[in-house]
Formats: sequence, C-alpha cells, structure tokens
Amino acid sequence: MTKTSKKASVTAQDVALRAGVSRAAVSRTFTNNGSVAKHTREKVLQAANELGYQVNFLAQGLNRKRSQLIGVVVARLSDPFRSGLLEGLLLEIQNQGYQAMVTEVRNADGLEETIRRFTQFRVSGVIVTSGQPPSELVNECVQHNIPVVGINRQMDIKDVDFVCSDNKTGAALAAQQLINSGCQQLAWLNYQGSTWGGLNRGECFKDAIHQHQLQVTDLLAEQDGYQGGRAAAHRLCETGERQIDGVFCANAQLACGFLDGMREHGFDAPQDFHLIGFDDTELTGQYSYQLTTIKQDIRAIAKQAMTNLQIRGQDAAAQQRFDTVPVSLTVRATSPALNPNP
Amino acid sequence: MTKTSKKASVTAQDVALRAGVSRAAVSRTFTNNGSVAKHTREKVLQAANELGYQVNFLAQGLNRKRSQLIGVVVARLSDPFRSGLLEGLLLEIQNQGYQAMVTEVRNADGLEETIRRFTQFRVSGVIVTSGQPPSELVNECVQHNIPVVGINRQMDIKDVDFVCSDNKTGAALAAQQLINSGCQQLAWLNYQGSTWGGLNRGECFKDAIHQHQLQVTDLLAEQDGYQGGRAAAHRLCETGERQIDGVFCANAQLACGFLDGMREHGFDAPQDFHLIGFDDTELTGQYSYQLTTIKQDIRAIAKQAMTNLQIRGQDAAAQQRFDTVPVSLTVRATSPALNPNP
DNA sequence: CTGTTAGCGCGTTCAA
DNA sequence: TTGAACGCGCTAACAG
Repeated sequence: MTKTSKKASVTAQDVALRAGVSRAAVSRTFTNNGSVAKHTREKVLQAANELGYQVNFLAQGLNRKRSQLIGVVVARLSDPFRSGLLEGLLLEIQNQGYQAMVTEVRNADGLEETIRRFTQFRVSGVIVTSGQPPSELVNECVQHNIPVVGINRQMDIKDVDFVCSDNKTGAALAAQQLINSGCQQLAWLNYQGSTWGGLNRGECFKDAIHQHQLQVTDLLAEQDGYQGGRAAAHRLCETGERQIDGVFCANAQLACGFLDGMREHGFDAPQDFHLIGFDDTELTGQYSYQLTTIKQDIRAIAKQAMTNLQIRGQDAAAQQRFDTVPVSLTVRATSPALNPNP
Repeated sequence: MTKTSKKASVTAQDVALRAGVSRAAVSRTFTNNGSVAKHTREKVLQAANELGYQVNFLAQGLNRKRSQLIGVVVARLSDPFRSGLLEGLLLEIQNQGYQAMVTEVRNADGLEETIRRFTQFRVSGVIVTSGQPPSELVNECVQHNIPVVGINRQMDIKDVDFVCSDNKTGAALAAQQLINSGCQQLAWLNYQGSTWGGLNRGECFKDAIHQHQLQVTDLLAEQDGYQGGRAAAHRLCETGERQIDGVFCANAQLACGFLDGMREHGFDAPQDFHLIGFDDTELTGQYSYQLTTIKQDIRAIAKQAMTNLQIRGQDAAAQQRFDTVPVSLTVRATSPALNPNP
C-alpha cells in the first residue's frame, strides 16, 4: 500500500527515471524529433518496454494542437456501397497511422454538431461521405487549420477538396452499352431526394444519350434504396404507358429493387429490358441479380481522399482540388456482353 | 497585426476575461460540476457564445484521465448484418453523448494494436464485435480502468462483460419451424472458421433437433459469406448422396448463397427444401430471397452494450455480466407459415 | 458561490 | 547531444 501501488498509467517521467535520463530524452526518442544519441535511445526504449510505456495521445495532441484522429461522416450504412466505402476509408486511415472517429449523421443539424465535435478533438482531417458540409462549419475547420475533403459530391466551398468517381465516363459507358445492345426506349431511375452524385450521374447519362439523338424517360423513386426501386418498377408496370427497354440507375440498391419489382410483374432482364446500375457491391454480383454495373474504385477513392488531406494539411492555402477517380463497366447478365460481330 | 490577429482557438481563459470572471467559473458552467450562480453562468454563456468557445476535449480528457470516446472494433463490414450492427452502435454511442472511434481489424495482431491505441486515447469503453480480445490486452484495459464489452461472443475473461443474442431460443425457433413444417432430413450450414456465435448457434440447433429424435447433417463451408454458402450448395448437389429437406444457417449471407447455389442446380425453396437463416438483414427481405430468418434486435444489443460499459465504468469490480437479447422468427417464403389446422 | 493554485502528460524552446 | 523550464487548455481541491 505504500509504494507497491503503481500509478495506473506509466508516464514519460517514469521511463526517464528508470533509464536515468531526462523526460525530454524520452519525448525525443518517441517522436523522432530532436536528435538523440544511439545509446540513450536504446536505454529509453528498453526502459519503456520494461514498463510498458505508451504515449498519452491526449497529452500529445493537446501539445501539438492536433490529434492523430480523422473524422469521418457517414450515413445510411445499410447501403452496401456506403459500408464498403467506410471499410475502405478505415483501412486507409489506419494504414497511414491515424485513427478514425466516425459519426453517423441523419440531418443537417447532426452534421453541424458532428463537425463541431471533430474540431473539439483537434482532428487532423475530416472526410465527409454524406450531407453537404455547411460552409460556416467548414470555415470553422479552416480556422483551426483542419483540412476537409468530400467524397462523391462537389460544391464550391472554399478550401474544401473533393474526390469523386468519374460519373461522366461511367454514364457514357452505360449509355454506350445500352445503345450498342439495341435499346431504344431508355430510362433513368433515381431517388427524388438524391445526393449530388446521383443527380450528376443523371445529367451525364442524359447528355450521353442525347448525343445519340435518343430521349430519356425520367423515373423518380419516392424512396431511396431497394424499396424505392421496387416501387418505381411497380408504378411503371401498372401505369404501363411507356415501353422501356433500357434502364440506368443512380445506384445499385435502386437497380436491384427495380429488377425485383419488374420480376414481380413477370418481366426480367435481359429478356424484357436491359439494366445497368451504379456501384458494384457484393450484392450486385450475386446469382439472383447479376447486375451489370459501373464499378467505383473504393481503394483509389480512399487513397486520394487521404492524400488530399495531407496536401492541405501541409499547405492550408493549397489550390482547391476536384479529383476524379476512374470507373469501369462490370458486365453481367442484366446487360450482357455484345455480340463481337454485329 | 498587433492585436487583431486572434488566437486560432479561443480558450476558457479568453471567455473568463470577457465575462469578467475566473477560468474556474467557465469550467464549472461547462461541466455542470461545481455550483455556479445563475448570473455568472449567464455571463459566461454569453461571452462563450460571442467568442465561439468550445471546450478542448483533448485537454479535458487529459485532466480527467478519460475521454468521451468509445472504441469499437469491427470486421468485414461488407456483411450487411455487421454494418447494421455498427450503425446501431454509432447511434447509441452518439445518443449517450460519446464519440465512436472505430477500427477495422483483420487479425489478432491488428486487434492487439487497436486496443493499445484505444487505451492511449483513454477511451471510456471498448466494444468488441469481432475477434477474441486477448486477455493480456484486456488486462491492460482493466488496469486503466477501461470497461470492455463483447458482442455476440462469450468467453471467460475476467472483468469483461458480454451481450449476445439469444442463440438458444433462436435455434429452437428454427428447429420448431422446420420440424413443424414436416422436414425430416435436417442440415446445419456454417463456415468452418466460424466465430463463437456461429458455433454456439449450431450446438443449440443440434440440441433442439436431437430432442425430437432427429439427426442433423453438418454442412461446412470453406469460405464465409455468400460465396461460401453457394459453394456448399454446389457441393451438396454434386455429391448429392443425402436428401436434405430443411436447412438452418449460421448467418444470412451463408443462407442467401446457399439458396442461390441450389437454384443454380434447379432446386428452390420452399418447394424442394426449407431454409432458415440467422440475422435479418435488408437483403433477406428482398423479393429474390424472401428468407425466413431469426432476427436479432440490434437496437437492444447496442443499448445493452452501452449500459454494461457504464455499469462497469462506475464500478470496475462489478460482477461479470452475460446478457442475452431476445430474438424472433421472421417468417418469409423459404420456410412459410404453417397451416393453422394440420 | 467564487477565485487561486496545482497539476494532467507531453512537446519544445534555450542554454549548457 | 542533453537537461531544465515553460506552456498546451482544462479540472479539481482548497481557501476565502
């Protein structure tokens, strides 16, 4: 009870004492900052090892005015693409030696509160995969010199960088594929409250189609995700005025729902229509769907996002970046490969 | 340039100055700790508001030896159940005023490194949804007085609490449903490298079946998830010695894969066999699967996990808890409702 | 109820 | 290369 009751946590001071050096020496060996003699370094390392010393990130962050934390804003993780994206981000963040603080956000107020909390933890960067970062809050980050990057969205907020899948090429690939397959009555399916990414894909798709002198029917789902796509299919079949033979969807969930909705009415792809979705998730490859999709390169997106954070972390006044990540067409059953000799 | 260049971050000191009170008063109003006169409180709040003051969580945590962070260990977010669970945890953590630090872990070494980092951030608690927490590390947490709770796993590690879906009842419900439907040749499908949860469900299922004097065939998938289930179905059909008419799966992904694998061979549920999966994910409800499942109550699990953290947070020596969360049977097409008058 | 004081554990000058 | 000393921003114990 007198001296055996060790402090719960061992500090740099303890290590210094045991190694017979000063606290500063300990700090230096662990931050690789100042110069330290090889011999002392080893003494410190050994003492630290024996005591099981680990730096206190709270104290470190307080001092450096910056923690090894990256804030990540997510939403609707039930969408496989979004959870896949989060997984990719986590991996990349950890690879770079950071720790992810993640917040699920449901509305604008939530985003505001979240970003505020991020700054209170002095995060080294913020990644927004959902919602529009309110410009005032972003300014707050900028004041604190915290870099912010948005994924699959793009706005004109000063000092915020963006990395985004190549929607234009993706839409063009889809258009090409549908048209080359002989589709004439094309449709674009999106959720009516779609994110920037969805809207952008739609515009690009229509542009691409119009270049071929064809028209596009707008299918607007009242709900997002699988159920929205399914309901849209039902409505299409029930009103059934238009003959549609090629559909491009803003995301994979909508596409799967649409496909199932059509099946419920006795139609299926590719016999009765062709179907292409955005996002290549595990689900889209499954036997019951076999969806032809535009595949986003999650690893590349995550990598680029972190790169941007570091660039702006070093130079807060760096030029705003809008990075585009290549996409590719994954051909499956719902819009099969073209006959090589037409 | 002389006095206009404000400090990047405004501190409690600044607020105190402007409000004409002491730093301590500021601290008190923000932590609701000591008592503070209503008048001063208002002055402080106003000054803080004008200056845009926010407490520095790093400093706060350093002082209290505990941050408002909860560490969450996850793995394979591509599984919809796991991402759903994470979403539930995030919501609950945020509701309680904490922030989630989440780490994706791929192997035992990763878990070790992760938990170590959690302690370095002085998290208020650790939630493990994947992997077996190595007992030495847990001890490290205990030393730091950090509560640890495991979800859907259960081991005999001192001072660690567990919350787990009621596998026994779930397995019994599944057994009941299959038997009452007239199934005679039952099988249990699991991944060969399954987690504790999967193994436990299997044992419970076999117990339940044996009580009815029936046997269970073991189907072992060499891979986890959808592809594992699909391959298992292929193997079953190709070797095809055994006639199987009722299958229970360790999780939903296996079940969906199994169903698709059977379909590829021309068999389908419920005509040719009955099928029940564990985990009720968005996927299982979709038209193309309509899987009968045992549903886990994610909200309840998350709530219980946080409750346990707080209990042990207040009393480190609290008795170890093994909480069980009720499950329910969601009846869909692959094992349909029974005829009311048999 | 309030202000003063003493750390929390670490990074970083500045001399030596 | 090293150590002494200061401060990061905040909380908590103590006096008034």
